[in-house]
Amino acid sequence: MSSKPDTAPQPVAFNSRDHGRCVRKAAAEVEAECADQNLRLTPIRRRVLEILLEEHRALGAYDVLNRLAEEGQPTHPPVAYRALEFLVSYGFAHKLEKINAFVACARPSEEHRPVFLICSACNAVAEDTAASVGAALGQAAGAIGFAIASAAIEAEGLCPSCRGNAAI
Amino acid sequence: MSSKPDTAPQPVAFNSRDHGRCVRKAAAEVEAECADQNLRLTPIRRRVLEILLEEHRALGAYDVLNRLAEEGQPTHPPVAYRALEFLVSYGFAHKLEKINAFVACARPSEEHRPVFLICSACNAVAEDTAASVGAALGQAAGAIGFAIASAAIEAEGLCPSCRGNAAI
DNA sequence: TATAAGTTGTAACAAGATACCGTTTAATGG
DNA sequence: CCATTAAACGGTATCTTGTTACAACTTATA
Repeated sequence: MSSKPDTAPQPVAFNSRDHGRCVRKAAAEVEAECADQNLRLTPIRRRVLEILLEEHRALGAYDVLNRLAEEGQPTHPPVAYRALEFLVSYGFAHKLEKINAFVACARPSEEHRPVFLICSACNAVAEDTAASVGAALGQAAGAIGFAIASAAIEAEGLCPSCRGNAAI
Repeated sequence: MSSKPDTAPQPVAFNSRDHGRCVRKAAAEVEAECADQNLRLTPIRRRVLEILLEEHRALGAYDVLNRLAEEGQPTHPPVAYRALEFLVSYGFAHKLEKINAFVACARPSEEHRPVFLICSACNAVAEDTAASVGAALGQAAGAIGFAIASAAIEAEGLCPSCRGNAAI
C-alpha cells in the first residue's frame, strides 16, 4: 500500500509532542520489558522497533523492509515479518488490520486493548485506550461464551485537523 | 487463505438455525433494499451474495472466484472484488479485516455496527450486534473529534463449542 | 563440548488486490 | 426513436502482501 514513504503525506499525530523523547522513552520501556521477561530483543527486532518509533506512523511490512535495505540489512520478507510478529506478539507494536500496516505501541508497558483511529486523509494513526470499548467487547463475547485471544478495534475516517481542512 | 473450501473444517454457526430459510430471507431482504434504493443487483452481484449466504461462513475473494468458475462465470479477480465491493458498500456483506474474508450480513436491512467473533478452530463467524461496543467506539472517537467513516470490530478466539472440545 | 532451542539467511511461491483499457448495458434527454 | 452519458462488465497485466520450507548459524544450558 504505502510503499513510497517519501512521497506519502506527512504523518501528523493527533496530539504532537516531543518526538525524540518519546522514541527514546518507548525504546527504553521495551528494553526493560524484554529484560524482565527474558525476551531476546535482537538487533533486527530492535531496529524494526526503532524504525516504527522513528516514523511514528503506520508502516507496511515492505516499508519496513525497504528501510532495512537502505541500511544494508537483508531484504527478504521473512526478516521483516518475523521481527514484526515478535513485536506484535508481545505488545510492543500493533497491526492495523484495515490497512495491513504496523505501528509501535504507544504504551508498551501497560496492559491494554487498543482502539485505533486511522485518518484516511493524512494517514495519521491515533492509539486510543478507550477502556470502555474493550470492556464492551469483552462483555459481548463473554455473553455468548466466546473466548477472545486477540482483538482488532479500528476506525477509519477523518482526524480533527483534516475535518477542518474539509478537503474531502 | 482458505482456498480449499472442500477440505476446510466444517463451518459451525454459533447458533444454528434453519439455513435454507435464512438464505431465502436474507436474499429477499437485499432484493427489496436494492429495489428501494434503486441499486442494480446484477446477476453477478446477486450470485456472489447467494454464494456467501449459502456457505454461511467467511470466504476469501478467491474462494468466491472459484465458486463462480465452477459455474462457468469468468474467473478474473476483479469480477469477485467488484461484486464484493458493491455488497460491502451497501451493507449486504461485511469484510473481516483480520482474515481478509467476506461474510453475508446477517441483518441486511438494519442499520448496525457489527461486531465479529471469529473462531480460529472451526472458522465459524458470529456477527453480533452488541450496540454497546459500537456506541463506546463512537463516543471515544467523538471525544477527540474524529469522524468515523467505517469501523472494524473483530475478535479472534474460541467459540463455545471449540472451547469445550479443548482441542487447542 | 554436546545439545537443544531459538534466530537468521535465502529462495520460491501463494494470496490478495488494483490499474487500465475497451466493450456492453442501462438510464436519460432530446 | 436515437444520441448521450454513466455505470457495469470482460479481460490482461501487474503489484502488493504474506507464507512456506529449509539450511545455517547463534545462544543458552547441561
